[in-house]
Amino acid sequence: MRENTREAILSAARRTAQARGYGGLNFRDLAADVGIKSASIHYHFASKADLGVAVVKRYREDATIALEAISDEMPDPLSCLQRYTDIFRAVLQNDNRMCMNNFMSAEYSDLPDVVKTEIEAFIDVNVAWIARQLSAASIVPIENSEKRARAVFSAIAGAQLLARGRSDISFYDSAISELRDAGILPSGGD
Amino acid sequence: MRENTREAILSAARRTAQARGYGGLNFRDLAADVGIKSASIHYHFASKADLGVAVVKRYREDATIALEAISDEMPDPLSCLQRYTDIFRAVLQNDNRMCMNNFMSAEYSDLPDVVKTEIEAFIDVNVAWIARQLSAASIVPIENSEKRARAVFSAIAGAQLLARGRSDISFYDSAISELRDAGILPSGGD
DNA sequence: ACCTGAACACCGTTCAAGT
DNA sequence: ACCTGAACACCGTTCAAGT
Repeated sequence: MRENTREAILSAARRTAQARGYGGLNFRDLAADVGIKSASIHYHFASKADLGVAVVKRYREDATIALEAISDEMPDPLSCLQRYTDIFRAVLQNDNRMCMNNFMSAEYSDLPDVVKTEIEAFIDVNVAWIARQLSAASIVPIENSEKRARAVFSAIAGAQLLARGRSDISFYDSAISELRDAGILPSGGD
Repeated sequence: MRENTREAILSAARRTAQARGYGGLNFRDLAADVGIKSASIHYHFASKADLGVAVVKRYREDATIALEAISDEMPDPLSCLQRYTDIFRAVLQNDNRMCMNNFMSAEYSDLPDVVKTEIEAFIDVNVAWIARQLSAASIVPIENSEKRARAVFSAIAGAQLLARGRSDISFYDSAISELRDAGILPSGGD
């Protein structure tokens, strides 16, 4: 027995979802990755929607843990934000992948409602964490931090999306450095 | 005879591509929209890739003309940029649609090469136009205007993408207003 | 010149059947 | 408990056939 087939499906699906989105997920390739037949996936996930929910939910949980780990380890919120943009960069470098949210926000109208809900929760986690760093760094008063965090998150997401659309990571670097120059992202940190 | 079947296909395809992307385009629905059979589309466009190229090419041409019209009519570059963000907002209001580039940058790895090339040309048109407004407004010295324009374009795109992912246009408004507060977008204009 | 039905290999899904 | 083959309606595509 290979540990846990369900987990193997989940992790293969997650990897695909960050490379080609929800629409890019297909049961036959996924099954081949895991070493079972397409029909067998339905034993673990009744429908593609169920698989999608599980993938995004796990993605959100992992992100939540990872972000908490960063802000726990690093006392300096400016360093935390620096690390944050580095993560988006690393994903691009990993075979031109993206944050799953960039795919799913684009695929919004084709997404099952349950998947939409999970994606919104993922966005909330990110925006809340960014808002905390921004107010901790006294960049923005706390009552404006949520609003600013939304702009920061979407600007980073947009930079990642466009860099992918050009297949050019320097587009990302350049956009992020401009955001810092403009002061929408702090330029401190290590 | 209904004017021009090829044009009817193109415009139906464009509308769909702004709602569901390249992957969301399908010959049977498209044919039904136009009032012919699926196989007949291949007479006008040999393959889906050919259709995709034609759609993006037309989209880029239309955008080029529209942007020139704006900067020709409006002497004030700040007003031009205000109009620019208004266009992205209007697209969102039109049934939660998006700039075609937001879909296609996400779908990048599934796009035929010829479509990728067209999308890159579309991005170039937008970035160049934004750069011109930024330097005309003396917001950025001309040698930095291209770099800044890339950041502006991707930030607007990201705001549109996230607003769609939340199905919440106020997300867009809020992000754009933060970009203005931060000075990455000018706050002047009418 | 323009359109069509029928066929192909591909998708998600279902289900009866295996172990 | 977990997996499978076969079938279904759906996709883009091809092609011989219509007008």
